Amino acid sequence: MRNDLLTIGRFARLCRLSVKQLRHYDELGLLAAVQVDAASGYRYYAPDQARDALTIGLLREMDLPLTVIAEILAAPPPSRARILRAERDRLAERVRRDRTRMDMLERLAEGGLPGYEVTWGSELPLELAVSRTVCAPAEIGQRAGERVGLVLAALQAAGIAWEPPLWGLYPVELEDRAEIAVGARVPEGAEPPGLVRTVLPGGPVAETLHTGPYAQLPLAYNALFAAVHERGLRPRAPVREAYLVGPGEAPEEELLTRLVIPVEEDPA
Amino acid sequence: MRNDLLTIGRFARLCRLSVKQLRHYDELGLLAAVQVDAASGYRYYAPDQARDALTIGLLREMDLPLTVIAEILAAPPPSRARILRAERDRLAERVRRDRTRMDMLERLAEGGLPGYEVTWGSELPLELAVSRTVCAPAEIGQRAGERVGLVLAALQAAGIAWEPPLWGLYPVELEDRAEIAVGARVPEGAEPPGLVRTVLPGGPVAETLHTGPYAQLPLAYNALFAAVHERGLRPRAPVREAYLVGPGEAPEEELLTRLVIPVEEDPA
DNA sequence: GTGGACCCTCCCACGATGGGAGAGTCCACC
DNA sequence: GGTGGACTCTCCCATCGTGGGAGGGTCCAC
Repeated sequence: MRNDLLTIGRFARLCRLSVKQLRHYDELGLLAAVQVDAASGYRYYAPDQARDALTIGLLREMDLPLTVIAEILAAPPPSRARILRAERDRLAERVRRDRTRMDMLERLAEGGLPGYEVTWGSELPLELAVSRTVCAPAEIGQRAGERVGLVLAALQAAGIAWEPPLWGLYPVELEDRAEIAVGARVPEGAEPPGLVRTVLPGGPVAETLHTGPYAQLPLAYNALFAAVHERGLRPRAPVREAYLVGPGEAPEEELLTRLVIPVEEDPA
Repeated sequence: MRNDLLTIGRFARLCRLSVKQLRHYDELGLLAAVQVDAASGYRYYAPDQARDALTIGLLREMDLPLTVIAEILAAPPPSRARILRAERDRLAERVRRDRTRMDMLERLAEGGLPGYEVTWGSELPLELAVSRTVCAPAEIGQRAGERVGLVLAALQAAGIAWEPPLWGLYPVELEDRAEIAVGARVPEGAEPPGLVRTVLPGGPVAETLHTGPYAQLPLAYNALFAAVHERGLRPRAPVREAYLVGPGEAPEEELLTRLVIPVEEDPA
């Protein structure tokens, strides 16, 4: 046995890792002990393994998964940068989401959990020319934004005088795939290319107004659905959003959206 | 049995939660089914439970732990804001840490994992007047900052002409508690109040220069320790940091710090 | 009455780490 | 050459929130 080898405890203190961690990394093959005593099972580490061990500790502090760290250690230095940058982007994404969450928490703390005034009314049937698509629930926001651009382009290209606001239609119950639609009221007979006509039935609705970024719409929906269910009513798809003040017309904090949920008496 | 009750699957779709989640919340008592059939074990939910269910979903999207959500639901509205704000602060802290991590990843991607030039030399003994403290490893950064202010105040109050740079002394192996010290060279005979004299022995050292925020010092240490262990050397506490260009003298990105690790031949 | 959708409980999995039990090993000191 | 104490081993379990799946029971509309 080499006489410069280190026991696991000594090596752990050197590299600022716990013994448990080192054993775990050994099992994973991420940082295998350079020698294992067949009789006692004792692990021994070589001093030059400290470089990898320290690197693991460093990357773990940056919250990289062990599998990714393994990739990095195994990859040739040129492709390491690529992986590291991908991880940085992953973190950037998390920061973005966390900021949204913080804003929503702030708003909840300010306005309390209700915070929205829900009103009840009756809507006339609404005929729209819409662009439809099907997507995963997580990407509804992004896809709806794309549809808006698409609809505006189609209306403008066809020279159709549409009647604001733009409307968005969304499912009530989110399955694996959600069908969404964006459109507007157009004059009778107008046939914007790529858009299809759809008629939303009239009837009783619950509605509320949301002021602020679209990322905070869940707050409004929370209040709206809660109010609907509290009265023993059932929401009827699709839910409608009217973009009264949209991006480009005002800063994010002043976006104004009207949320309309058709309801029906509980048939039970 | 009330005839307006909902089965778990129906209720789940309504509230955009999974059946598994609802069962889990029922077990936890976070959202107990309003009625459970004694014979079949079937859970039934009342429509007005949708409010809490929706709220749980909303708060979960903001990554609040279920225990905290339980607190919020149980707390009277006035104290809800307090909890929500505390959670927001927790998120803010995570964002802060993630940003630091992103910067470190960026630097690693740019410079590669080595990225630091380690030089070998020999230091003369160094006598400092320092302020010591003991703290948890996690708060070393903060505590060291406090010490710096304390040391500068003590030196100025006593009118002592000290010789820059300021030095920081840190343990090599982090236990539960770490003893740290901050100080400077002072003229012989000078006795700054609150500071104690300490002599750092001379001998062989490894050192490197770090440019940038102190939060990125781990990168430099990683390179430095790796180089030391690779040569079969052992670091000797305390590690020394010389703050050549400190905060107040330059923007964060231009802070210059010299890291010095005394080493000794591996006695094994 | 029957098929199909629904529901039940129980167990396991993820990711990384820590805690602890119970047993074995190493080494410095006497 | 003992011996005590520090060290190490392997297991198992816990965290946290969710999902998957097995194996079996229930509900209801046709």
